[in-house]
Parts: sequence; C-alpha cells; structure tokens
Amino acid sequence: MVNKGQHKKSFIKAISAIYRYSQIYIGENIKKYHIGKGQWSFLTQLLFKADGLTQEELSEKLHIDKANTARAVKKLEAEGYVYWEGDPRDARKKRIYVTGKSLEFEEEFHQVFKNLNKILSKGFTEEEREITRNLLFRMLDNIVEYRSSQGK
Amino acid sequence: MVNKGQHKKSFIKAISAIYRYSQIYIGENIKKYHIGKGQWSFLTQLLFKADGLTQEELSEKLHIDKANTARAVKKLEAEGYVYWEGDPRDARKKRIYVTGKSLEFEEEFHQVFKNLNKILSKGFTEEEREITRNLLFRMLDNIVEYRSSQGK
DNA sequence: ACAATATAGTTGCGAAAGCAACCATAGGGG
DNA sequence: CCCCTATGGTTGCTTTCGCAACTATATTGT
Repeated sequence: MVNKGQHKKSFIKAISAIYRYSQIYIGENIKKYHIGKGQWSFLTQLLFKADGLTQEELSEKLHIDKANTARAVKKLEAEGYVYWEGDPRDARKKRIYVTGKSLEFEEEFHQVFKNLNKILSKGFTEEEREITRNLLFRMLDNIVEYRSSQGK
Repeated sequence: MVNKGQHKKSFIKAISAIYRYSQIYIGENIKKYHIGKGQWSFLTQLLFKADGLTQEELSEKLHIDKANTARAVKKLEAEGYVYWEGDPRDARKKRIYVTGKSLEFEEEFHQVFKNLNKILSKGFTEEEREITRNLLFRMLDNIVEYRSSQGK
C-alpha cells in the first residue's frame, strides 16, 4: 500500500473542484430561465460586456472552442435570448445580439454571478479578492501564452 | 447594441478557462500512457497520496461524483494501472490499489503536474505561489461549505 | 430476528466540450 | 479572371461528468 504523506498541493486540483461546483451552482440557478450552464458564459459575455460579436470573437474571449460557440448560440437563439445578423461586409460572419428578453433578466443574471463570487470569496478581505482576481488572470494569461508558444 | 465597458471580472471566468486549458495540457501529456484526463486525477490521488481507498473516499477527496469514479477506476484497471480488493469487513467496498506499472511511471506523471504548475505560475514569486494555493483552497472550502449548508 | 433505512457501487441518460473534417465565402497572386 | 489559401461557421464523433434510478450489502430499531 502506497502512502506518501502530505504533498505540496497542486493548483489544478483546487481549480478543477471549484470549477465543477461552480458549474453546478450556476446550472441550478439558471435552470428556471431554460438556459444550460454551457450557454451561460456566452449570454453573459454578450449581455454584460458588448454584443454584436461574431462567434469567432466570442470563442476567443471565452476561450471556448468555436464548435461549442455555434451550438450555444443556437440554443440561446431557440430560447429567444439572442438573435443574429449577417455582417454586410463579410457574408461568412454572424454577429450575435441580445434580445429584449435577455435585457429583461439582466439584473437577475448579474445576481447569480455576484452570489457565486460571494460564496467563493467568503471571509476574504477586499484586498484578497483583488489579489485573487489578479493571480487568476495572470495564470490564465500564462497558459494562453504557453499554448500560443506551442503554436495553438 | 449593448456595450457596458469594463466590468469587474468574475473569478469563474478565469477559473473556467484555466481549468479547460489545463485539462487539454494534461490530456496531451498523458495520452502516451493511454490514460484520459478523466482518469488522471484518480490515478495521481492514489499514487501520490495513498492507495487502498474506496471509491467513495476517492470521490470525496477529489470532489467528483461517484459514478465517474466507478468509470475511471474501470478504465484504469483495464489499462493495468490499478487493481482492487474487496474490504473483508464490508462486502460492498472496493479498495483500490496502484500496480507496479503505475509506480514505474510515477516520476513521469509527477513531472506533468510540476510542468503544469510551472506554466500556470510563470513569473510568480514563491510567496505568490503560496498565496495562490491558499486562496484557491479557501475558495474550494467555501463552496464545499456552502453546498453542505444547502444539504448537498 | 426481521423490517426499514443507510451506504457502496453500477448503469442509463443527457449536457458540455474539444477535435477533425467539412462547407461557404473572402482575399491575393499569377 | 481564376486558382489557392485563409477565415468563419457547422456537423459528427468522442470523452467527461452530474444526476437519478437501481442492486447489493450493512446497520438499526423494535
């Protein structure tokens, strides 16, 4: 029987678990809007930041494969949360916009984010919250940079 | 067209992207051992910490559903990385142990973890690495506690 | 001792996501 | 102008994962 005692904990173990539990949390809280957790990030990107993005741009901003973007947009459209218009300058591009239905629920959607952040950072000082954001986005930048150095 | 300018970034956006890219990284680096990224965490938990755990214990430690544990263990067994023995005190329990084949690749597996940590924390001071670990595991504890307060 | 409940593990199902192959359109070079 | 390559989007396939339902064994209360 193997027993190595305490190892230095790796980042990815915590990140994986936080990710999965957060997805479950989001899923539970948006079910009533008939949105799945897979569509959530796309809708909120369009709603809280800017819409009129192409699917390619959405994929890039969210770091999600463009195949998923296509499928998520289709589901959001079917539920009436987004619509798209062709780009008059490039017939290949679909520009995605939020509908009035999305705007109607904007505040409620925002609350889901806020509540999740609150749960995750319970007991954090405001400074710790800022440090967390900083470190997380630096890690993300690091792995994005690593991937592009590998030609991805 | 909606355009809200800069919002305070949420933790989950970074965590999701880091998670997915890390999974891709792990997948690429363990493919040659015929292990999928879905089995990786189970194998390393057994190998780097302690084996002889039941599937229930594995699920709890890794915060992964027990159905996944059952499937991952089955795949790892099929590839010869683990075997199991019944618990003589409780005929329901399967205790999972690593094989010599796992031990043979232990150092290489460990290297995959180390390299990923190195990529993610590139440019971090040793203190920042420690802070990151601390904050991540506190976030994990927070959401675990939240869930148990909800009766999960 | 036996019925009721709890625990460990398995299986079926559906959602999410990446990859590869593909189609359509755009843009450049001969 | 036409071929060649690049870009944007779609579809098929596979893996991962959570949930719910199920089976089998253990435990508890009467």
